Amino acid sequence: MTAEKNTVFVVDDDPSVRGGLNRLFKSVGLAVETFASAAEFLERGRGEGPACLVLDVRMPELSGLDLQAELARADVAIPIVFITGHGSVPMSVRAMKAGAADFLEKPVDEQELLDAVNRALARDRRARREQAELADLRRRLASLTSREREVLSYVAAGRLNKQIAAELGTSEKTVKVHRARVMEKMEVASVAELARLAEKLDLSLPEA
Amino acid sequence: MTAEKNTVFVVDDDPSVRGGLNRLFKSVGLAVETFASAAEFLERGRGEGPACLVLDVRMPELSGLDLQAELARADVAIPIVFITGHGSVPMSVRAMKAGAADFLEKPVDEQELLDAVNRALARDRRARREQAELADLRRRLASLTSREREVLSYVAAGRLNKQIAAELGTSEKTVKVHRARVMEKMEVASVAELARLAEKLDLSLPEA
DNA sequence: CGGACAATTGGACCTTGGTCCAATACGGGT
DNA sequence: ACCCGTATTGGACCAAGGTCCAATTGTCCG
Repeated sequence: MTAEKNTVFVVDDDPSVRGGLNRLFKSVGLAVETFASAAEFLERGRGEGPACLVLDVRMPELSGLDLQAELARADVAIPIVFITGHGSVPMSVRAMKAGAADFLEKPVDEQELLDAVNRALARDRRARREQAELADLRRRLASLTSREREVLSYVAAGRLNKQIAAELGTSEKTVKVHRARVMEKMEVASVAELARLAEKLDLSLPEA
Repeated sequence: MTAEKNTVFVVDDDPSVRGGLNRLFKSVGLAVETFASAAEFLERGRGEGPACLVLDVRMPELSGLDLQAELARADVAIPIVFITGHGSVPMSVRAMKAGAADFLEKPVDEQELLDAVNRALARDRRARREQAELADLRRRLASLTSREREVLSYVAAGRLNKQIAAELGTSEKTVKVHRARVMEKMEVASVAELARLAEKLDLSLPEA
């Protein structure tokens, strides 16, 4: 259905490497964009569709690991496949612990790299699906008034209208109105669904 | 509160290494158990409380990575801190991708190892808490009759008693009885809670 | 100021859910 | 044959949720 093109972003300071990788990925039908430095990638950023990053560890200025940290700070969750000519165990462990999709050593076997990239793209597609779903939930949540959000939390916690009214210092009548609006705006037909959404949204539910 | 002792399992074929690690961990108040081979650890297995595994990669017979795979197959989820004298990048990447907590090279810095072990233990404590909670939920679920489980799935899906009765080919009256028993056995007071439990239990909810 | 939106409440009415008491039916195991 | 657990249903009744109509108050904005 969603035939969005998968993109590979290549960041390497060596022009010949960029050229080689560009050809390799294009040869299997992937869209490619190359960057000569981490800074350059940070400026242009990532596009729209599913993507992954093929990143040289050793580069002047910002290293690959620095870029990884930078992206994490900026909440840019793009899977990273590292490639390095002079890698070390601690370096690879650090990268993997920081969430890297893979970490390969030069000379890189072409098939191995393609496999790694495809796994990374698959990971990104899944992550994007989940993110899109969450964004949609948050959009609905944002459409609620603060009072409605309050009522939502009580309903998701399993409270009765009567109890909610008491805790909000209002009437059961009012609670019913808010509650109906919450169900409508959140686009759910049952309390069970609402509870599941609240769970996904990490809503803190009232204790007492 | 739960002052369970944290245990470090050490698996290394070198007796002097076992002795050294034993002393190191004991010196910081950790319980230690040592094993000369992967097979030996597999036999005695892990104990009760929170624990982690400190594992040499290179060993005769089953290697550390083999043991990791073996444990994964057996669903034994114990965090592993690898130690190796002749590590390589691909080896560490493979271990990390398989879920290793850390991967250190000899000679190992004592503080670094202790830090890694403590992180691994913390990970295990969290995992154990979650597992215990899940086991409790599964216990409650197991106490339901098959009919009750069926009704549970419909209720968690947000269906009305009337609809459930129709889909089960029974009367609304009967559904109410099952439903009440479900709420009692699952120890919940509201549909919202029930829906959350069903979510955690990964119950497949009826579509139509 | 007039208007839009949010919060609030009342009344009437219907649908659902939950509880109590009581009862029938079927399959297993003692 | 008898008891137990499971599934089933009925009637009565009350509590809770949902809906329709209508209305008031306060605030923020053009």
